[in-house]
Amino acid sequence: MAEPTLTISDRIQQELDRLTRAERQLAHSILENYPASGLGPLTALAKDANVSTPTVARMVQKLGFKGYPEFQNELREELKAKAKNPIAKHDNWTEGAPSGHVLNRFTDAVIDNIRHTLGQIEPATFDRACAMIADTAHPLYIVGGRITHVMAEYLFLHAQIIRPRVTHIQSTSNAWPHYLLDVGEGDVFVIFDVRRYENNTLKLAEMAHARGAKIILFTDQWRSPVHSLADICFSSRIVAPSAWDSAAATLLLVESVISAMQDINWADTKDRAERLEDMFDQTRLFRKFT
Amino acid sequence: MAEPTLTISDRIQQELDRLTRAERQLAHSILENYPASGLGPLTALAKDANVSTPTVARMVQKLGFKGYPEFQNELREELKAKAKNPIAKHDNWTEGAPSGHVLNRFTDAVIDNIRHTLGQIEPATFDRACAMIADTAHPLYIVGGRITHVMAEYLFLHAQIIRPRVTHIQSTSNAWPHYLLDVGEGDVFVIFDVRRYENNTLKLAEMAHARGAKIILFTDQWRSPVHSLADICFSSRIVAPSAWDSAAATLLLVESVISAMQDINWADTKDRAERLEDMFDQTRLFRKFT
DNA sequence: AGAATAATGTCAAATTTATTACAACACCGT
DNA sequence: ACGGTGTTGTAATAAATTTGACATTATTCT
Repeated sequence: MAEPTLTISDRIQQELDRLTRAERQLAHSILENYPASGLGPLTALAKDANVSTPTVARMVQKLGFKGYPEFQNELREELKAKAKNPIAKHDNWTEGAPSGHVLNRFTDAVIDNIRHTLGQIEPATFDRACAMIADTAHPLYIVGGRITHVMAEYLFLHAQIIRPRVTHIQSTSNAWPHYLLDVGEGDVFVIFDVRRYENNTLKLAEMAHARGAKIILFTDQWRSPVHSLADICFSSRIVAPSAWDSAAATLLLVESVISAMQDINWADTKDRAERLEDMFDQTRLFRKFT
Repeated sequence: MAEPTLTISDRIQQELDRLTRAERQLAHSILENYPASGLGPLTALAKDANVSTPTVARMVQKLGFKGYPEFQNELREELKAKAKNPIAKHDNWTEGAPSGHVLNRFTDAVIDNIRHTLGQIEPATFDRACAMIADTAHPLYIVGGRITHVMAEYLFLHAQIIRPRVTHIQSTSNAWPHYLLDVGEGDVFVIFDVRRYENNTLKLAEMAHARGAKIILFTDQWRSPVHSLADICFSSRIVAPSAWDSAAATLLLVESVISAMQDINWADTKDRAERLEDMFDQTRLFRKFT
């Protein structure tokens, strides 16, 4: 490596394992907005990280500094050095890797996808879609295909907590026709269909449409044939430097929908989430958080 | 956006004429390496600029601050803000939506998560992990929990195409102990465990570890307890403006791994993918792409 | 040139900030 | 369950930094 001087950020990450609980908490707080937070008074940093002041003092000593002032000094030196370097910009996402490294190439592509995807969305349309998905007056069906069923499931897992009457259907399963028996006017379908578009998904969409269901489609930039049946269609960019596509932009959309849904149904959600917590506590599936 | 918030640097330059000789001297010293020098103790700054300490105190008051600490505070805020805007300030991701709209808030958070996550990864470690995952000499097990099983499945679906001997285990299923029967020295486990950490996942990891398996862990910034057993640990940031977490950064990592894997096993992958295509064609699941 | 005014520095007081010592607590192994 | 080890927070102490008062020096105007 070029630099003989490890940056403080590096050193913290390197020591992360050797640090204790409170110290790690502090370390994260420092890295959170680095280096600004480390340049304030020790007291403020401690409060910010919810640890006591001696914890801060101890940790900087553990990192090899004589005291907090010396630690700050080095932070400032780093900052000076960085300001001097004209090239040290954010060309690379992960430092120390050639810009041609998979991580950098992939991240570039994903950020680009996100930008394009978001740029094409009308906020009003998005809001309308969220309202439809959150509307408990109608049952909600979530449909995914061979790969996209993981997105569907992700949405399903969260939607299930937020509202009742949610069903996850896999168009690749041969059981899906059964689900359609109960579908009626005004039911809402969220359908994921990304290339390669699946015949089953299209068939399913057609049948749902014929029964008067509303369709919200998540697809890619080339748009699945389902889009002609859909009331609302979101197309995400999925290009990646890989033989496969990236679902990152789609996931971002899905998560935003979840967040919006939750805001709409907050009263209910809170209650349902709490009840769920209780049930999980009883099954002892999860560790107690300390 | 909101205010034409003048940076301190701007304000100093603006006031430069109204300043006295010693103050100007000081001002230049501050701008010399901005903002580092302003973040040190007043005494040091004064000595650096060859002025007395009260000169510094007086000037910051002239600039409209109550005192030196307040001045420093604003410098730090500036720094924070700067760090947040890595990509030329992309104020709004989706046009026409208020910057407080879910989509914008969420996207900001996700981009931020990605940046933090990538910043913590050593390229060498990443490469090592990919090599392990791609190594067909050992079977590969992929494990996920209640929510994270969708990430596991996503990886599984692609890994399955790229290499043989891949198994997807859900730690929440009660069938997982059966899978461990065949596990032996050197087998590779990819484990997803994000808060809330699951006891079953930990148990599973312990048993796999005891049998000499290598563990690659995908977790969050607070790190699942599994990390003490893991050979390699990736922690992604998952904070989101929502009651739930964001898996976007994790997905990005997973997709990068898939891409890297594919590069390593390209000869094999190509062949397998083609055979898979054939099989899909025969089942007529997909539409022909035109 | 000399007085008046502004600017600057010295020094000490006051405040804030960092450090140390110690006690309470949690965790681990027996 | 119990004692030991290690971790964390509280409180007191020590150090530093900042600020204000005042004396000195420079600058300006008549």
